[in-house]
Amino acid sequence: MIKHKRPNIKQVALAAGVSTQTVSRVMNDRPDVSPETRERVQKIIGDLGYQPSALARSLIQQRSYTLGVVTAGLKYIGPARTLSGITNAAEEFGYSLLLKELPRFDVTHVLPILQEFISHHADGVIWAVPEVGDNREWLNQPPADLEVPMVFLTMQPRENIPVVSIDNYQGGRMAMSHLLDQGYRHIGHISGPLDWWEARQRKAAWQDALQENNIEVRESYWVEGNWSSASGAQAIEKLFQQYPEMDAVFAANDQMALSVIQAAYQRNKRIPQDIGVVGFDNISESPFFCPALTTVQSEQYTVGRMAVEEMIKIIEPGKKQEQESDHPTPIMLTPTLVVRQSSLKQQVH
Amino acid sequence: MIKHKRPNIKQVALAAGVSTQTVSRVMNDRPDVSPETRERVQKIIGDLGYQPSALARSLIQQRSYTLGVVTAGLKYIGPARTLSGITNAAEEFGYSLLLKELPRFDVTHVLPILQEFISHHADGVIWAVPEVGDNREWLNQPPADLEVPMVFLTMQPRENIPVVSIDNYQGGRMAMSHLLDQGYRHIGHISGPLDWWEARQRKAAWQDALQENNIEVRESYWVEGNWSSASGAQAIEKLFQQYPEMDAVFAANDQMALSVIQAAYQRNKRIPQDIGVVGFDNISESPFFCPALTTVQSEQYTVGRMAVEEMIKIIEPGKKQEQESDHPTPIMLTPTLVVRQSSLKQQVH
DNA sequence: CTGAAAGCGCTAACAC
DNA sequence: GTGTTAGCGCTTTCAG
Repeated sequence: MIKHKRPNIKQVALAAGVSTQTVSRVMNDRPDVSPETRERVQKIIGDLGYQPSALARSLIQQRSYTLGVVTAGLKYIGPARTLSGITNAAEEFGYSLLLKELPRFDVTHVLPILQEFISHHADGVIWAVPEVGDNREWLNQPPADLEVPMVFLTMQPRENIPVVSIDNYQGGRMAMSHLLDQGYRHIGHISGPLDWWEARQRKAAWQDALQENNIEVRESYWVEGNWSSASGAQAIEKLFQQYPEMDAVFAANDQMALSVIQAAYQRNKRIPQDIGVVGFDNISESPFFCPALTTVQSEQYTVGRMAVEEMIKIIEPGKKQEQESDHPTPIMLTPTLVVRQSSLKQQVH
Repeated sequence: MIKHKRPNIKQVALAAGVSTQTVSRVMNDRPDVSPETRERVQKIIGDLGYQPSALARSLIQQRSYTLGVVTAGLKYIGPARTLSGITNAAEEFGYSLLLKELPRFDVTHVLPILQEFISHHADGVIWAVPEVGDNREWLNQPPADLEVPMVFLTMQPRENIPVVSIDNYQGGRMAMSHLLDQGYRHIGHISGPLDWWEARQRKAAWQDALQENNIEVRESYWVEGNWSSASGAQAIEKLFQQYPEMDAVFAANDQMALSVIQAAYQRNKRIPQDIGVVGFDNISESPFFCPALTTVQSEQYTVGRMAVEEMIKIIEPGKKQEQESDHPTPIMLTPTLVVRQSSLKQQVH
């Protein structure tokens, strides 16, 4: 038996002695086919291994069941976790995914990216790149010819734009409340790069928490990092010099917090007795740092999932209330504080 | 001015007063268009924001410039790094990517996955899921109707199958040579889950290295983990009990090595003096462990890139030697040993 | 219940 | 140089 190339609907129809429409009806489970015909056609379909062309179907239906996803920094675990949530939810809803990874986070030239998705007839686009620098600027003068529904992740909520994000400010407040509860009063901060919206939110939480507790905030009490452990190492050096009374550090992510632990160890400062440490993200290694790291768990996977759910609500009308799409409410997920050894001054004897 | 939906080629042709064919020629930079016509059409194209449909084009050309990518475990940094290499190389070569993430590593039911890609007319499929359990079994009875070129990552090389992988065995040998050079003689091993090909390779390297140095290998000298730090913690507990003379550990990845460091610290064993530690993967945190971790750097990003390059060689004939596609040579990338504090017994005074 | 015709948006092949 | 015709593989519409 000779194997041919992928059969098309015509060949199936020919083999079954019916018209292509009938094959189409069988493929789409339409009721108006007689049982005998249906069975005969189905057998042929099985024998030939017929698989309809999603392309041809998308073309005629003006509906591709495909979503475009724009991401950046996949070599970092955060974006990868989010993407994983997106793939899982998309699978669940029966959508295929077109993936594009930007070479940098602060790409402002978005037209070619959207055009690629549009040219593939994507039903929607999930913009999974966090707000950095002016990479949301283009939303003020959106290219008029872009008729694709979009959902944005991790950005300052705006009118009429569907946004899904972790509540970074709230997460930061949780970290700070915990440190203050534990009796720390001289809390330094290692921020992320401040052109990142998330970094600004986390820093604002640090600052507000101190001020609300009538603790002075000075410029020398914080240093800007760039998310990397290496930058954290430099930052903590500076902080130790600038802020000798410092008895705790809120680091804007776990990688930088790891450097704080290392630096404290090298200077024979005990954690949590001499220096309390709290991170952000809850990377999978943080329970195994020495000591284990207290951190704010951000559900990036869930952010990805919810982005897809929001998208489905928009592009599949008639499922839920349609009035919601008129007033898209930003979704801000509340993080969780995961308390471990690095901040437990109270319980240490 | 009213904004219409995405214009098609017919509308452009009408507006420019030419045939669709001419518009097509302009879009594809064909030479046989007069300069004036070209300019006029191009203006209309710009004004209308015309973007040709990749779908229609794929349908007629029988070529989609789209690759399918199958991955798994994106929440782990390894697969994410590989995917990043794939996205970057695909971008470079002008290919779009359809992404599918498997819910588990050991999925054996591959037909629906391939069919989805085929139905989207993918020009090729990159199988970026590592060999685990019998998830390569289906290659023995490949579904005959799957005419898609494929490239596989991270598996035992086989005849006539294009494979790109890190050389895990060689990496393991490098780790072991280094430990032996440093004078360690009682080297335990925490392996990955042994249904993983990579875990078996790394373990074999451990075993062979010891035997070639006339060091006895006992069952009690190694424990199986599951890649996670938690499993590493359990494993190292066991090893300390089973193998009291142990003076070094080769852990099959950095996460498990981290647990070794933590456990040593808790037992007041000094690293590297009492216990040498070497990991595998070189995750971004490992330079900041206490002490910094010696590890085998595996270029997963490069694996992803090369997979795309191999695929292009296969589906774009006439670029290089075609005879290569007849005898696809497995590509095994040599890892690098990154020496840090955790294994430097010699240099410690 | 089933089939014929038309067309989604594009390009290959051929005419002029 | 440019236009016409045909068709990629499918579904919608309408006829029977």
